[in-house]
Amino acid sequence: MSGSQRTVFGRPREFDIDEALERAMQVFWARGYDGTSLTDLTDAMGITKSSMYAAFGNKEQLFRKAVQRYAEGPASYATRALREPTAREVAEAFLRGAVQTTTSPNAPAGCLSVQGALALSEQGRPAHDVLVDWRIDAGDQLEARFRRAVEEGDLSGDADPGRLARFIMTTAFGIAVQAANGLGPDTLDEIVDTALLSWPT
Amino acid sequence: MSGSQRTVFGRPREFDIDEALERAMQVFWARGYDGTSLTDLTDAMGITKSSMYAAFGNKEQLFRKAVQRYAEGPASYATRALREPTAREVAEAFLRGAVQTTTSPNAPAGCLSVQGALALSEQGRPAHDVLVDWRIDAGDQLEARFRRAVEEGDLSGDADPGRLARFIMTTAFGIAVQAANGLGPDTLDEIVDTALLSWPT
DNA sequence: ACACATCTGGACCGATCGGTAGTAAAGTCG
DNA sequence: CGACTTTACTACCGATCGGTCCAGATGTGT
Repeated sequence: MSGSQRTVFGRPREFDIDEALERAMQVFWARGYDGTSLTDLTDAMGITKSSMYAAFGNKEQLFRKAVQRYAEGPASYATRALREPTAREVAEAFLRGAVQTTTSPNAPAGCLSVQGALALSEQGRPAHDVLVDWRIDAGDQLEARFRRAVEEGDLSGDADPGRLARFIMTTAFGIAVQAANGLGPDTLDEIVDTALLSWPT
Repeated sequence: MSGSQRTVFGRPREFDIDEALERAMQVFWARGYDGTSLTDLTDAMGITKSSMYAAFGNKEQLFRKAVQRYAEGPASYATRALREPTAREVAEAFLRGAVQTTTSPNAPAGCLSVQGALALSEQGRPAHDVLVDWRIDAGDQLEARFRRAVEEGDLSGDADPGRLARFIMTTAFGIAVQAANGLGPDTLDEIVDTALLSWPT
């Protein structure tokens, strides 16, 4: 699914487009959209501006691709969690995954979805909108999964799937901020434990 | 404590320094430190760059003063919550206050402390550090208050004040992100209800 | 060998960044 | 009325912003 597109004509690309995107993702993750300059990006990617523009379009499109890569990589715990057998396990897997990803020693602390573009600056509005949509979509998917849990009976009929989903999402966002504050995985896992105490039995 | 310093000599200032700071705070709140340019600021404040520099120093110092004003104004619910009689009431007042401030119709959605400078950009590092310190300090104060609650007996002896404080802070940060996502006060108050279900009895 | 298509590197673009200098204006003092 | 102090406004600073252009390099197909 990644670098399968072959270049037949013309001078071949001299850099690994996948690794370059990985580097760009890390920079956006750490510094946010507004805080990242083209120079930051090309330095990290090890290519020049022209190569970046030829390969990715522009800063905004590069950001979109970085977000997509983030969703399929570091944030893939989210979709994986949805496949857990019960709602309770979904919720726990979701939060544990958030802790793990936001505190990984090999990546920036925190969550790209949160610190990428929370604020609403002038030129960062498209990036902002991308992340808002994604965050909302993640909540919707969680809600749908919990609705299914009610149908399947592993959540009681008087449980509110939307409310539970929003609570889990809120906790995950809070974890992301705390991770950016420097809290470690053990402390954050305690927070997950506490949050799950309120889970309906 | 605010505009009590009187100018005796020289040309009097033609703008209200308090209101100018209020405007600057709102801009930083909405756009974050990196996303706010001097032009954004001076436009909102209705003054020129020179006046801004004469009155506030530079962008970074203006940000610090804006944060201070935010802490004493919109975020004053935090210190007010600490004065509630019981730990449970402290927690609830803290979270309800967060909901109210992050969803106020007269102010940007979300929390300046969170979207002001979550990411770690190059030139935004001082702003970032200011907010990290503040967020950590708020948690520490909450923890100290809960420790007192254990001493006073309104929290059981086996309750962990630090853990509870971190959980409440995490929920508050999550609420801030959700507010920036567009969730309203009613929805967020439901989240507070859910979070407080886990409160030790 | 040749045309062709693509990529690379660096010079360069206008606009904007945060910040400063110099001068005119507007007050309070004697 | 000056002398003095502070502010306001305009013009301007070098640096950097995101983005473009173009000549040269490097591959493919014939």
